[in-house]
Amino acid sequence: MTEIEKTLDNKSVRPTAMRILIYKFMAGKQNAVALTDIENAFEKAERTTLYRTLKTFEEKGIVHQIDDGTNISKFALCEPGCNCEIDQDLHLHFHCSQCDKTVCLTEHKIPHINLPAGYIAEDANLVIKGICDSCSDH
Amino acid sequence: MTEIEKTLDNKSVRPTAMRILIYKFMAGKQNAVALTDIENAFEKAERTTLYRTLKTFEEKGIVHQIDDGTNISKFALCEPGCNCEIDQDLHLHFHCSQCDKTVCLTEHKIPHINLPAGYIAEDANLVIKGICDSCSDH
DNA sequence: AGAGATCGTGCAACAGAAGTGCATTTAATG
DNA sequence: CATTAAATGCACTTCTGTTGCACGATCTCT
Ligand SMILES: [Mn+2]
Ligand SMILES: [Mn+2]
Ligand SMILES: [Zn+2]
Ligand SMILES: [Zn+2]
Repeated sequence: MTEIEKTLDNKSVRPTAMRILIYKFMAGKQNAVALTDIENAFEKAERTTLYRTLKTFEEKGIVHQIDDGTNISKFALCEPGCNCEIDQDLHLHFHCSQCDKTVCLTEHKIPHINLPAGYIAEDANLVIKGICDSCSDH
Repeated sequence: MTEIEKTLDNKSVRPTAMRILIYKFMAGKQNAVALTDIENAFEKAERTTLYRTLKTFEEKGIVHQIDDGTNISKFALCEPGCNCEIDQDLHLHFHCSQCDKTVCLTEHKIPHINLPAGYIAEDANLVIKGICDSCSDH
């Protein structure tokens, strides 16, 4: 049993061939991926399968969905120990307007925000747009 | 010349009948609206016209686009004196998971975020999800 | 190992939002 | 009024997300 198989198994997700492939693909990327990205990465990939795989992964806390403002859902693997299902890992995300890549900044948590009376916060999403470190010649 | 006509004129937008209607509609709402919301509000409304009107409004700084995480673009009138075109009015937005409405919290600015080396921030989007004041029985 | 249940995958089709091209109408300007 | 530019309406396309259903694979339990 490989590491990936163990990881999926731990999260009660049956490690099928396709799921392992998708997991590997995402693990090899530094940035968040869209459904279409995965679709294009594999010649023989069924959009529906990918869609449902990502949904399963998300429900089981293997990936988290990211809304980077492009109106296209992105996904990224959760860090080990991430508890984003229960909103305990609200890190921010960065979307580069040049290379169009979205990355997790897992070390940067979303600061606590005081809301007006009557408002109850349950989740938060903070996306910074700009130029990423790869695109800025630093 | 009405107030609305003056407002549009000040922003170099010709105050046509449709534009005035759309402006009035948005001004009467407390929450941000989607293209479809406007479409449904008027029996005789052409989606394309609304689409391009909102785009014009946005370019001229009359409305700002909001990404609330639903993957449906919302729009809200800019406050008087708002300079969101040049990213000077980065207030946060609240999306209610119960009534599905998105509102501007114009008094609550997005806090400054320190980014890793190489990252250059140009824009920011902070959306809090939860229960709004109307839906919570406060 | 075999029967039955459950889960995953593939195919087709649909819904909704966003966007474009072009013809026509409307408004501004002299 | 004639000319020109801007706004609108209509048709059509693309893309993402989503669901239904049938088939195949896998697990369980005897
Ligand atoms: Mn992330
Ligand atoms: Mn706003
Ligand atoms: Zn970049
Ligand atoms: Zn509400």
